[in-house]
Amino acid sequence: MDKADLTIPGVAREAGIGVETVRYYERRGLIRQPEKRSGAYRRYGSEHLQRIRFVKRAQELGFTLEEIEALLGLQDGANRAQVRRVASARREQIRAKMADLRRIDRVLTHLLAECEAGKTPHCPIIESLAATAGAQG
Amino acid sequence: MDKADLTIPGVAREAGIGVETVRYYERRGLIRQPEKRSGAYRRYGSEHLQRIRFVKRAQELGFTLEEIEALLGLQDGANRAQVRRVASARREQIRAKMADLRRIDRVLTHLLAECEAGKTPHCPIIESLAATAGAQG
DNA sequence: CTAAAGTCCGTACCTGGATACGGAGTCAAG
DNA sequence: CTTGACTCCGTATCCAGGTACGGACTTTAG
Repeated sequence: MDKADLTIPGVAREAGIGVETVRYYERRGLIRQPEKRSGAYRRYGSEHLQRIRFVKRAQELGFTLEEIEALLGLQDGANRAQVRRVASARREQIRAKMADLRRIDRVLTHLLAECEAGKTPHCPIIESLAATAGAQG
Repeated sequence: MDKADLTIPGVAREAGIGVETVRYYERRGLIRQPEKRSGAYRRYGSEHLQRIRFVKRAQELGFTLEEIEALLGLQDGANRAQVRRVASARREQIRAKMADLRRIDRVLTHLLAECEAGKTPHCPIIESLAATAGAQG
């Protein structure tokens, strides 16, 4: 692990994100501005790389950058209850979204099956979208 | 059904969307500009209302406005196969998203349970995000 | 006829997470 | 010491689907 002293394209490549994204995270306060050791250019150490990877992994778990900012502030691990609150709130969002998608999936699947069966004079998918409320039920 | 001849706030209210949204749909070509019967103001008939409701219902099924534009063009029902293509493509997107969310839910649930069990010295959620690839296996 | 209320249109702004641009400044090689 | 590549920063743009603004115009009530 001698990854210290990376330039911005270096740390971006190692982290698997874009140069502009690194700068964006700095602006958002997700990562600290690195000291500019050899003059006017940023020099990143492995701690910066770790931090960017933290952000990336958290994103993969569906956390927003705002939540990630909070999680980064809880990194010391002193407040596990608070970490759990953030995580379980996120999980609730995810479950709500899933329930939404499941409902949609069921409807689409039903309509597609009906349409393919071809037993109706008109396309059931279109019919369902064009449905005139009131004349139907 | 005497809903013909609505003003823009009228049709917006009937459809359950905002006035600005009606205008937005017009700009996007989702609904036709209504004739301006009594002068310079828009006058909507029930066909407009139907069309806006079509858009709304399609949105509730997860279709994008672009897809809805396509579906509106298929409203005659003459090309059911094409309607099915649009619908099943959308369903695939929805399923992919669901699979994604399920994975995330599983991970979060696992981490939350571990964290609550309190058997680890450090918070497993934070640990998992801060994980140094390479030292972990 | 006048005043108030309603509607017109173009354009700007919003969310979230980047991504692109472009002129100025800087660094490394020769 | 120059050249060319690199990086700086602020700002603009993108995606989708709206939402808001504001000055001008139109309609309606009295």
